[in-house]
Amino acid sequence: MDVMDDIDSAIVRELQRDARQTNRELAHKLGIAPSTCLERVRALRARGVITGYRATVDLGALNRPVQALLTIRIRPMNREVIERFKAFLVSLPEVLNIYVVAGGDDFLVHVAVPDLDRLHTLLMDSVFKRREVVDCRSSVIYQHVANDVIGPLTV
Amino acid sequence: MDVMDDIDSAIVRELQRDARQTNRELAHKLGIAPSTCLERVRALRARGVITGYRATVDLGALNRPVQALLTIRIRPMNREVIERFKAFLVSLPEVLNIYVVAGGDDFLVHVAVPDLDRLHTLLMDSVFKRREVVDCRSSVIYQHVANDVIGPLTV
DNA sequence: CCCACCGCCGAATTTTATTCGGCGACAAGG
DNA sequence: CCTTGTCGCCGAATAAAATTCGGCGGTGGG
Repeated sequence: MDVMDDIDSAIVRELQRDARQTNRELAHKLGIAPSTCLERVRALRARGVITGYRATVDLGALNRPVQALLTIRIRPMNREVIERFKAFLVSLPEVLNIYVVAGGDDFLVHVAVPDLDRLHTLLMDSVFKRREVVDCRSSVIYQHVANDVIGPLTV
Repeated sequence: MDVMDDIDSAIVRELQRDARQTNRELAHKLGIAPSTCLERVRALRARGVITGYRATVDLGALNRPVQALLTIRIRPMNREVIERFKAFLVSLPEVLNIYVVAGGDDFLVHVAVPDLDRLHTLLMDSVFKRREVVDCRSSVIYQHVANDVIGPLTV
């Protein structure tokens, strides 16, 4: 029912690589009939294994070539403050990823901006204006490598 | 030629939201003909604005519910060592994202594992075994929010 | 004012997705 | 050992979508 066999794993791998390849191609690669393949893909979607299909974009082409990581500590550390601050971060168009982490730092925020000026402006006019922010360090990202195809772990 | 008008922006936005909606739907939303829409999408792909189409998966369903961030410093800091270590990270199936950052920390690595034991094993048996690693801190991720739809910045 | 160019359109064609009836493997029960 | 029910898979038929392409109209240059 909800166990992943080899074919399911291969489907997930292939669709992570290219979500727009035709069902025929995919079925052919796996050596199964297109109708069977379609059924499998739908089941994976329905089961929640596949959560969506997204186009990936070049940040440079969207005029946002500069990326940075913001390490932020907030106080007080209670649910309400955290949720409110998280909602604030989501509302910022510069934000790509928000990591809520254990340890000394509370938030790690991945942002993309047109240039360093805009990064500075973002910090000064948006982040530091929040009263709950007690500390924020920013690090420019030289390179970002995303592993888009999440494979199985050797068990 | 390579300027993004409003229609291009809308296409990019929509395909980030759902890369598998039909060209007809997309064209209808934008109020243009399907053939025109197809042409636009192909141009965006050819120009490199859209870099690919990926299925997103539920990490829990793939038996990797625990995520962490590894903050790693390596020495010596020269191109060769950095590239070699980066290649090593890419080869690890647990790795989701690699950020090469400025500042005190050199690498920030986003990983997903089945449980905390596997995180410990990963650190002990893979990361710490590398001679270039002089320091590594790990933080468990309580929540990860990804902004998959990158919008334009208000200019 | 005329002409050339470019993007857009929509009908025609090709390709693809989707449905569905049936087949064969497997398992449980007689 | 045979019967019977279930389940996943298959492939042909149908429906929908992608893709092509000839032509139209708007725009800018001459």
